[in-house]
Amino acid sequence: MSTFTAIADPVRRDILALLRAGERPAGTLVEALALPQPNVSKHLKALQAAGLVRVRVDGPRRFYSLDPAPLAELDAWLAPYRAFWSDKLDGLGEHLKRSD
Amino acid sequence: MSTFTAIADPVRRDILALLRAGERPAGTLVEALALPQPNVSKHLKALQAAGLVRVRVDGPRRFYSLDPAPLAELDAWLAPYRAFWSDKLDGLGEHLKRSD
DNA sequence: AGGTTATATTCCTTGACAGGCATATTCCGT
DNA sequence: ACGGAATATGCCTGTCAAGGAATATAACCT
Repeated sequence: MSTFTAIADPVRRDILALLRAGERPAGTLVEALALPQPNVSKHLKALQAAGLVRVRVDGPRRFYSLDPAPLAELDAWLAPYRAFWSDKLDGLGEHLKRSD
Repeated sequence: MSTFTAIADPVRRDILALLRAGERPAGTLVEALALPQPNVSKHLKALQAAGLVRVRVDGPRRFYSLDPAPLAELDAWLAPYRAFWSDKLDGLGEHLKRSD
């Protein structure tokens, strides 16, 4: 599953947001999301497949943490578009309508 | 259709990339993508629904152009994660494993 | 008006994916 | 070895989106 597909799901985006606070066992994610445990588990698997999340196994629990690498790639993908909203101050956008 | 969903499709990402070069009539996109015309038309409709693309009607042809606003929002969504790869130089990432 | 070009729309089929639910696995404690 | 906690997996179902093919719409030209 590609990064784009992975973050297309709102639940998975919620999981990523929760993981910004740091490493978390799956159970606390289930609590925080108020969703059925198998549901969360499957989303975590999808995030892991996309490389967005790492697992650290500690006894019976799995601690999930953010792996930012794919998001950095997303940032890189976004880079060529960034000119389209930051260059509005410059006059070099012939693609931007100046008719306003 | 949300921005995330819209850019989850590779064809639509290709279309956005093509539109970086500037406004284009739908026909040249069909050519460039080497896909069936109805297919491209439907993707353009989806992009328009997501607000990623604008249309300028000129006689029988429709000129499509990039609307960067949703991508700027994506950039904003990405912002809180950005610290996770730019702060690698700092020592404050307790969530980052340095065990490699 | 009729023909032609450019583009959109409809219908159909198919595949991917999410949710719900039950169950399996793994590990720990005793 | 047994029970229980934490988590994963399998199965089923509904839904949604993409591709393909045919057709409809709209505008221009003569």
